[in-house]
Amino acid sequence: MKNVRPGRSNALLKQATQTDRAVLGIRDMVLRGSVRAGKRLTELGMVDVLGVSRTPVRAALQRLAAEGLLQSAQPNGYVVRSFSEAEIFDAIEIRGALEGLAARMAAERGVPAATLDDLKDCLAAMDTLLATAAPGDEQLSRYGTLNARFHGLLVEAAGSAMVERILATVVSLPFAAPDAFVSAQARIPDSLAILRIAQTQHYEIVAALEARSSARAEPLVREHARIARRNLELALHSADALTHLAGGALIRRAGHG
Amino acid sequence: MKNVRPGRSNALLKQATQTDRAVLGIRDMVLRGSVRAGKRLTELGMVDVLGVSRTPVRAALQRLAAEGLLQSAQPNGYVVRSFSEAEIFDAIEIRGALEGLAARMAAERGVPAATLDDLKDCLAAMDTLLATAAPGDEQLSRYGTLNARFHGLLVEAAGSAMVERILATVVSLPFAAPDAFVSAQARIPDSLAILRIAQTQHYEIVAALEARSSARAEPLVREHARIARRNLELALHSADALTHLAGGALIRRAGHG
DNA sequence: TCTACCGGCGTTGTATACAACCGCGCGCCG
DNA sequence: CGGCGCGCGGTTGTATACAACGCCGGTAGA
Repeated sequence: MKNVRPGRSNALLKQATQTDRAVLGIRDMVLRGSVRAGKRLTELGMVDVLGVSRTPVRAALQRLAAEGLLQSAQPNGYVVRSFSEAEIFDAIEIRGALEGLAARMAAERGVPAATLDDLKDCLAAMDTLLATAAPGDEQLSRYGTLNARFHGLLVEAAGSAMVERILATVVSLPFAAPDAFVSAQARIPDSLAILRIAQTQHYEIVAALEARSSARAEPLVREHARIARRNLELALHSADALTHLAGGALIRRAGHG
Repeated sequence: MKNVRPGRSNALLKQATQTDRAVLGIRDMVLRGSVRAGKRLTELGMVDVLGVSRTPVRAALQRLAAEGLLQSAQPNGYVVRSFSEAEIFDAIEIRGALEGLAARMAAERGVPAATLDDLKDCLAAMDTLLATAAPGDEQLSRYGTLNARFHGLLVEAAGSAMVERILATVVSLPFAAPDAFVSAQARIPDSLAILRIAQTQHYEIVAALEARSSARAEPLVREHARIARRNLELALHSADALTHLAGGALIRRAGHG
């Protein structure tokens, strides 16, 4: 079963190395729930599943462990990580703290007019989507993208590579990303009302940035992150929503060990 | 030049793998300044220097890049990262934000009496060291250890593995750790006065935790982190202090490209 | 003389062989 | 019948061979 693609040749997917494929493959397996939380992942096992050799598998496991999806087990090896409700709350709170810091920095340093325009464009586009009475999956997905873009712009506006880097490691966790729950939103009651509240906060945040009011921007952004908390609580009450949430199988409900 | 230790045998240093040695070796080289910031590190080059094969070198480079000491270069390969003054300020601010979050969580959830006792023990031990009129390197080093322990206890008191994890990635950067500047403190003017201010803040923080006053604990801890900012500014004015600072050669002064 | 091609070298990606460790079950001996 | 030891399968750590780029310089042709 020699692999078709030794070396680095054959640009099937441009620049996609075996390591990238292994990372994507394992991450997908974990996030889709085809391997359960707590399950031990061995290098050779992944070799069989992915069809690449141990070397890229090894690199992928290391990267995913650094990302937080996997946890290195006692003597050696990795297990699929699980997340308690409290841990996800904490991750969201951490994101809020860091995005809040970014907002404060941005307000203090002043946001370029071009960036403000971009932010406002985002808001307008989201408004359009929210005007629909009952948005479908398609529209929610587009809203999620716009929301991610809004948060990206916000962080970028801080002008700090450090903040971006740390935030990237936080957001790489499932559930911690700003748009983590949007995909499950269609299965959550009152989802539209929640999104409208979030959008109101978006406007306030942009206004605070424009006014260079760091004292207002920071707590606004922190509080805004807690919308995700509410979404998580609602999603946890709906098995349907959980299955449609990326990595939902990784959530360790209270009482399930 | 076959390596003496193939496989995993021969517990010269217990449990120390070649990969660990490579990580330590490269990190030391970078932090001691024997490779300059911006220099490209090739796998084979490290093989020659470290005397281990490419496999552990590769793993080490990946780990150090995740840690933030190295930066992956455009097509492939790694370069030694450099840090501007502003970036270090940001890193300290980030630590402050996260430690502040930890303090808030700890205050809200309540700190166990045992942990409070540990914190107070730390304070007492630091008081003893600060009572000396002119502490030497030895005493400053012990102070740094105690200070690190204090901050560790604080974070632990939050009871959040997430916060601990993210903070660990921030602190893994040189300069960002709570005790990063203590080693250079002896070469900084007014160092003792600064440490006494820091110690005052330590007391206030513990008092806020004991009173479960999250609203006081968080900003106190944030402000406390900014002591490190002041230390950095002072260290940057002293070439002597810089050379005694781990990773000082990585600091990109304004105007030095 | 300038340009274009070709080949070698340096570098990384990948596969794989081998060594050491760990846990476990089986068999031997008391 | 019970305990101990030994070997074996499973797993990771390490070294290394080979393939595929990319770049640079040299050479040949116009």
